[in-house]
Amino acid sequence: MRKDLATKYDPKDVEERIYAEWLKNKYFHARREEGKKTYTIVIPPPNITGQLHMGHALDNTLQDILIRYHRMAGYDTLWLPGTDHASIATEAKIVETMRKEGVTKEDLGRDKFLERAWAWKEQYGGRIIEQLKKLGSSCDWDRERFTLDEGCSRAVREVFVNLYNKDLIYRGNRMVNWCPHCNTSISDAEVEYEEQQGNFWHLLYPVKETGEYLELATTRPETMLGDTAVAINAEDERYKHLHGCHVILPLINKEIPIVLDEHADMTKGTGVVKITPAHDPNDFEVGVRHNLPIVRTFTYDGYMTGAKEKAEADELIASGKATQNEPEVLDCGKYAGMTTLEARKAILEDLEKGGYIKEIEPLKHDVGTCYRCKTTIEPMVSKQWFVRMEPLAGPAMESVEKGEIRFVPDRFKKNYMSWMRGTRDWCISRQLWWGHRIPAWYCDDCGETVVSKTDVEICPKCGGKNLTQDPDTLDTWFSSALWPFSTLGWPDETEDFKHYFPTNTLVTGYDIIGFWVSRMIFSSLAYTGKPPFDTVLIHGLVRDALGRKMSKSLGNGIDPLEIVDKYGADALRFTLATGNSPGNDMRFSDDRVEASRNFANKIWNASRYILMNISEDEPDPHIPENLALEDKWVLSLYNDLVKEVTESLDKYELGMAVQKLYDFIWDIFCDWYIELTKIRLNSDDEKAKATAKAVLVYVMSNTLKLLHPFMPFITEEIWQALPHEGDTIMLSPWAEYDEKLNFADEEAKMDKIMTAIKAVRNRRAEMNVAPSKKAKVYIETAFADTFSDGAVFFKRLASASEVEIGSAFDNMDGAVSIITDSARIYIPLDELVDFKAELERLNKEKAAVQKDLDFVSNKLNNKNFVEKAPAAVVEGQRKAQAAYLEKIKMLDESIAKLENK
RNA sequence: GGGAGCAUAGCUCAGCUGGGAGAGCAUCUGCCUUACAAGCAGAGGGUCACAGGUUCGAGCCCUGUUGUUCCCACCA
Repeated sequence: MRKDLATKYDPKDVEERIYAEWLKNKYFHARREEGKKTYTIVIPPPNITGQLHMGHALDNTLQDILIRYHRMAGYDTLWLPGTDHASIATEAKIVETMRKEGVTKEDLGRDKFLERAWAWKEQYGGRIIEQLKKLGSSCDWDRERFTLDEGCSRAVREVFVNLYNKDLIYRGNRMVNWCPHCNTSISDAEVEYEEQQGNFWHLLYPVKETGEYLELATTRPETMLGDTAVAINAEDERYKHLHGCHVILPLINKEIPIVLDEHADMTKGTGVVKITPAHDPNDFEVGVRHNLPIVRTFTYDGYMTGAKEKAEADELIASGKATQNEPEVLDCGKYAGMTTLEARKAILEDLEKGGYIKEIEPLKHDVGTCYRCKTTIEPMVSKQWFVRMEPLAGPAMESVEKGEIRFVPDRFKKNYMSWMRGTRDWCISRQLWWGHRIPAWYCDDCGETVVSKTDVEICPKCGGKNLTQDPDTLDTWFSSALWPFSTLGWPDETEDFKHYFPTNTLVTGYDIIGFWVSRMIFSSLAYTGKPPFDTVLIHGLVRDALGRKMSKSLGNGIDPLEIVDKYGADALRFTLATGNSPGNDMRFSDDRVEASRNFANKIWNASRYILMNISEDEPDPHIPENLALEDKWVLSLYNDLVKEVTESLDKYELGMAVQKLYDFIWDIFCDWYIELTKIRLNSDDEKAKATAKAVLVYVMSNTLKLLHPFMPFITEEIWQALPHEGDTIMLSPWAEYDEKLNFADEEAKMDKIMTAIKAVRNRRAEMNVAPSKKAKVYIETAFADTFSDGAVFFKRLASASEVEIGSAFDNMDGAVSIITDSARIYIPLDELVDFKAELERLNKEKAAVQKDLDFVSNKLNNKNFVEKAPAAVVEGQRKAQAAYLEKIKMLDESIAKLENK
């Protein structure tokens, strides 16, 4: 069924209707078609708390382009969508709204809180999905998943138990990054470092044995109460006499040892370093090496510990349930209950009073902050669950090294490798409620830890029934890491899993390689034995027009939906796909979207031209008989386009592909071909008319297919209006390169004609001749056949009233002469010609050509060039040389004539 | 401290394995030419950051320098 197009393209009028139609017909649904190659993408699941931002828009546009291309190219194609529960972000948001109501998590209790969280998910989780649809995303919505749904939960437990049984997951007191604001541990990856202006406080600790003062420097004096040693380097001559001595910790007068440890760097500061195992990662290591007590002085929410915390810890230790490296807790006395910042001030004041401060040195240093809330993180010893990374990282690196998984662009492989190499054990427990609860139970009677896929009610060791499940939940990324296979049904061998796994392309930003990509890779290899995908397509960040990162705090974020509303989804998608190469950041500005919108409009108008010229019974797209010169030319270029666009898409050069489409549609099809068809369409030659129409329809319809992945809506709308086979462009077969459509001769002919037409236009423009002023054109050429084929074009495109072709014209002394490498063209515009200026111009032109000629001739006279350069290149230069020579010859003749006047 | 990216027209950026530099926007000139003024036809504008090197030939490959952005790292 065909329909008419409105005079103006209004995306609003089209997009919603078409998307609904696609959904209704389930075109996005993957059907597990036997005998077809599969192509699968799993979406990077957006957070349920999130609103669609430009990053999502870019990420999903790229995915949709790849998906739509493969679907048309005959693959059994699945794009699996879903959302992420985003434990820490969501919980923070809910806690925040509760805080406004004056309710705390504890008030509510775990169950009620989770009810609220699920309600939140129901309310807002769908929002971002709806927003993705506005972009035209062709996801299989029937397969939509959620990282906290039942299937994902099963996968999580399966993996957790499996890893635990292999001793790849363990629980222990280790140094973790603690966010006092979010009140949870976070992984190394979630810490962002920012440079801050701080101080280097030089403190003096008295040595018990000698009475001297040992000078040491610290950036965090508030940790001193937790010092359990002072370290010096064994090689350090300055302190040899202190080996085996002790210092007295000021303020609390505690005796602590001086230990010899390589961590003490002789070249830094005074070479003496205080050791606080509970609150510094390095010091923790030193503490382990020297078996030092671990003394915690901060509570987990960022205050100095007091009697209460000490009593709790003492009790735990006394009960015998404490595990290895269980920290002691100090009652900080007068400092108890202060925030760490207040404590720093108070402690410094007291140190000052006691004369323990030697010097305060300003220092810039990096401070770790929470990636979520930007609070300064506290390194803290605490009991957490960890994934042992080393055995998992090996195969994950190997797989990429072997090329099973390819990064596009390639350079991100390095990024990935260095991440994998350097990674330490992954802290996966979070002190949050919203998330996958850790499947571990502790027996209150015998202290046994039971890790199980199913809930545990009886202790397998002592038969006791007093079991408590670990209150913590898992890092969001733990479930995200399983996403490519948990969403397909794993651990079950479902049909989908067998059919669509491993997936093919993962599309994501470079900022997330460590968080997510690496974890999916090692997880997939460890549990399914296969890499999760074969290609990782990395894109950059979308920045604002000034190159700044878009952020809420800056308020410079551009809402993709506003852009869609203003310019249409196709324009937005086109903008995001164009002028950008993989992995590079891009700037976003309305100007660029406007240009894209104009392009959509151009296509629309071109289509209207075709539609107003064809009738209801115009046959379906085909290549007709009796092709004219210009038909062969445009078909030949179209054929090249098919090849280039397809190749670019296969190489993930999406920007390149779309640029070629733009150039072809605008510069070739619209500016030239459509104009040329007007000659025949305005004629009475019915046969010629039919041919022109058929070629217009054929090229347009097929070019729309090539463009469809990029601009799905407008292409569908126009394709439906044109003669077509099938129900939707999105399932129509991808255009294919056709050897028979190579018309090299016609391309060469058209090239001569177009060059001449452009030269005439140029000359007329220079002389300010209005297009309405027509003039006869005499073409003096050795290529009479070519130019007689193109003679009519001159009338249409070069303001020619008549065209005469010959090998030589006399009496052209008063005419303007225009010279190309294949013709001399005379236009009798005598009254407009200034012969002196004309002579000057010709000489100038000759000089320019002479320069080109010299350049080429020098090259060809160079024996090395002729011998070493590829034959095709040399041949090309020879042709150029001949053309320059010919042009100079003609210029000389014209100059001679003028001079003889 | 290590690593990576970027540096090309006034602006934003392309430029695939090395064969005399391109687009969009902006500027200037002329056009309402029966698809399109969100358009058409034309024009101007670049020692491709700098210095060396390899090559018959370098925006592209190598070395160094400068500027800039980012990532990683336990510099007390």
